[in-house]
Amino acid sequence: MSFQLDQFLPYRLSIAAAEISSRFAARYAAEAGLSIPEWRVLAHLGHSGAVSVRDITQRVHLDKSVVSRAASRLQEAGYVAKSGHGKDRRLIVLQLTSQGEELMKRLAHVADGFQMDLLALLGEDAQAFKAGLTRLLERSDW
Amino acid sequence: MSFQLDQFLPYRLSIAAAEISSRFAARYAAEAGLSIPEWRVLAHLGHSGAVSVRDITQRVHLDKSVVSRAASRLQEAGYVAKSGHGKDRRLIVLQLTSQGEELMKRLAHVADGFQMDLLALLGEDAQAFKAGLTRLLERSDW
DNA sequence: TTCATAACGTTGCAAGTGCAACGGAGTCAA
DNA sequence: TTGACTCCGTTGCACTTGCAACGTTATGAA
Repeated sequence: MSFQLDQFLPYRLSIAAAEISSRFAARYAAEAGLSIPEWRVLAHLGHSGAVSVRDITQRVHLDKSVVSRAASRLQEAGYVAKSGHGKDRRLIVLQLTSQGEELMKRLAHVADGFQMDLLALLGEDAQAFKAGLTRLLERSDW
Repeated sequence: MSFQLDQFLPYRLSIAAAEISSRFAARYAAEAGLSIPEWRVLAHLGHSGAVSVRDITQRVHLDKSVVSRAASRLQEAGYVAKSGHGKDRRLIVLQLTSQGEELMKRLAHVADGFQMDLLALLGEDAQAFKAGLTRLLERSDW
């Protein structure tokens, strides 16, 4: 029996992730015209409060150039405000505007609903699936 | 409690998949200088035998332009042979060369080893994780 | 047969990404 | 204080991708 790509775990994981990301992306694209990096930056800012580009870069797994450009677009759209850091003037402090907060509140609902659909789909495998995901993410040092 | 991106299932899935794909891609890039689309095309051909670009496109979740270009690069590298289809002259039949078969044999070993590492990492969650993945992939009609 | 329609693989092109380089700013030892 | 080094966010650039054409070939109804 030869190697079967469609039984290969990394391949299946990759397809499933792409599929789900794309479906969810369609929802927030319809809601607010956001791209994936923009969604991630917005979502992180919603939880973190005021932070620098570097902080976001480290936490949302995006290159700093991507975060920089996403932040600029979010600023243009009025969802994010940029300001200087008082002590370290290399840093730029990003923060949601009230409009951004409002959008994030709506998107959090959308996201929660989406995740509930997903968990329902996983059914009895949901807990172990989440646990497995955690194992994969923790062992980031191979 | 506000929305937390790093607890959001689609996000975690996406990061884990990207991480694992990238680690595995590094292995076959080192072994044979292949890109992800090239690996997928090669792997599919190894199992399917002679098929058209369209067949591959449908099965490996890549745009036909990506498959077309990957196939051309694989042909240049001597791993794949293109030939015309006898009955339908729109079709191009792709097939591994003996060199391609040999490479695929080696890569199948690498892939199997990688998957075993992955399953070991998942431990007791492995079965349910695979089952969950199957559920996600089956329900592709939302 | 003829002609409109669809399917095949390739190619052109706009958009996004990752990497490297940049100017500006902070740090720390000499 | 100076000067070498590091870090910040932005920008330029090469590369890949997804989509829409295109030429060629097959299909099917009139």
